[in-house]
Amino acid sequence: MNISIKQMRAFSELAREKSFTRAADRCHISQPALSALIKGIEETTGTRLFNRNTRNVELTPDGIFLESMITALLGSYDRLVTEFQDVVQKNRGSVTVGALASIAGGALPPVIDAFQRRYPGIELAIKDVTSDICLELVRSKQVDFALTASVSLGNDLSSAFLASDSFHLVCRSDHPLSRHARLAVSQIRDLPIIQFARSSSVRQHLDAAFYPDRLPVSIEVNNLVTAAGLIAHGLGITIVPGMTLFQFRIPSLVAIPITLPIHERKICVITRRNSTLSVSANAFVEMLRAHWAPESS
Amino acid sequence: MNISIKQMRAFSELAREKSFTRAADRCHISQPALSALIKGIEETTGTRLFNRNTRNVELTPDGIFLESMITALLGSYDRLVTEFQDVVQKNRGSVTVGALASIAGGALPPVIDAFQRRYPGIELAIKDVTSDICLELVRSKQVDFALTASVSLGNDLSSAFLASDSFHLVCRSDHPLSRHARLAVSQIRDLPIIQFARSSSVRQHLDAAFYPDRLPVSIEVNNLVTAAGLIAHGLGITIVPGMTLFQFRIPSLVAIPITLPIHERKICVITRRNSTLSVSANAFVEMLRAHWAPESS
DNA sequence: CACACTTACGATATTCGTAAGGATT
DNA sequence: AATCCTTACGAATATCGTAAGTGTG
Repeated sequence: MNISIKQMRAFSELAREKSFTRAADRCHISQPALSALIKGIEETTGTRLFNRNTRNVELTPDGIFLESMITALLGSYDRLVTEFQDVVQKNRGSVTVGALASIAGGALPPVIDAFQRRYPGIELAIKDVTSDICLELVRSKQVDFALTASVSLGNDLSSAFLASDSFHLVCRSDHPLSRHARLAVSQIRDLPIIQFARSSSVRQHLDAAFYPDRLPVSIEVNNLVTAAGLIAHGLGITIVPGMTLFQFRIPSLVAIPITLPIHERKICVITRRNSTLSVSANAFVEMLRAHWAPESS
Repeated sequence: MNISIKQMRAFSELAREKSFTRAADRCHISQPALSALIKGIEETTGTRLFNRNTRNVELTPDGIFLESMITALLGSYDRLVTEFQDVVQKNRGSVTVGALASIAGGALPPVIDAFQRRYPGIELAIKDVTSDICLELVRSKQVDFALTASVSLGNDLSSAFLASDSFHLVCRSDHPLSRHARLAVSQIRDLPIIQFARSSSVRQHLDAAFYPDRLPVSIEVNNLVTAAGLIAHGLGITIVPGMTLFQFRIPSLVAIPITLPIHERKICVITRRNSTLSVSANAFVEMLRAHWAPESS
């Protein structure tokens, strides 16, 4: 026994309208076509479902039984279709993003704000964790994708470039270099700077960017905010990627972009290889691109 | 957006098997046909649902979302089909019958017994009520059909003959007539008998059967069992339809069929005109015919 | 006689399977 | 090189709408 959705729709409309003509109109088919659909159900089930003559159409007892079930099923079907349509049209859904804390706290909030305004029905979750955990979250499907600085990754993952994150010198506004609008490598290569722990993502990219040179170290700290405090008290300067500058938003400090020929920090979208983003997640990435691409060109 | 049952089945099997070839086998279609079904869903939804290459097939995030809903819907669909098949095959269902008490208590129980053995899944309810209430129950669809003696009924109902119910004389075994195997009208026309209230179905048919004669009355009672008690104590005889004889099953009593040229009581199935019995109810009527037709020929 | 459902039939659309093509491991 | 999915294409099937037929009130 096999009943199609179309047959069920025809059955349901006929049960409601008690008229082949009106039911056919509601189904947007000709009246004989509807007649054939009903006949089809009656033949596959082997049961008469409507008592009908020229003047009257009504369900048989068995038809009544079937009608209750078909009505429920069509309800479920319509709900399925509309819910999935909502997902496709981005009226509903959820996105979970893994991101380095330096990204999650700085460049991401404006995008999140725009995304939530544009797609208020999509739930958003941000997991602000370290780079290696980001990768693990992607692998285990706990996040749709991750935002990290480019790192080496196994071939089960793939990365797509999103934006360049250029280095900036941070100093107090009374520092001699503060009057420059832009700095070259030669101007800062020999300045002792406040450095970060070797395990930190910023330090690793900084070392790579200036390689084979090694920047002189004045003080080594763990957190960016600590460096900000030291600088504000006139105890040094530092060099950090632009996306971390939100941690240095103190009136007495200035940030000056540094021109580097290569080796800028690259922010990437990390996904599983041979995988596809959900429409919701894809919308988020597209919005990231729209926000960040102009700034980093 | 429109997804057919067949497409959903294909989707579900592919999600389970993660192989177009195996899923096609399970759907009993060729592998390219299944490919087309999947392509069809992806095109109508506008979303890629499976990431696939030569070596691997797996759901996309959106596909996973759809899969959960489709699995549930197919479950409902299969349940609908099997449940209705059960009804058609008489493994499930319910029958509610209205019947005169004289029928419900006498001739019906053996049929009920056979019916419940033959169709143990079908629930059975008997409403033993008077004739006029029987008709009302049919009209209001509270019963599938009714079993009554033939009565005049409006043209919203129709009746179908089931069995004849011949009259019997009931007397004590020491009564002079008890030695006869069969009686003619002439032998009993003048005997005073225990009669029943004019409102009772038995009395009405009795009067009709002997019309234009009027049987002499010895005592008038309301219930058959009362008559039985009177007769057992040697206080008279009575004439009743055969189907009520179960109320006279007392060792000292005998029942002797009376030959009447016409006007036997006719037991009928009463249904709504232009209506159809459910498969369950129809099975019950068929069983009634099988049990009663031989006896009344 | 009028109205409503059914049947008949030709046209259109869809679906299917076979065979060839393409891609990945 | 083998395996698996996709594309191409002709055939079978299903569906649809128009028009004629049938029956009931």
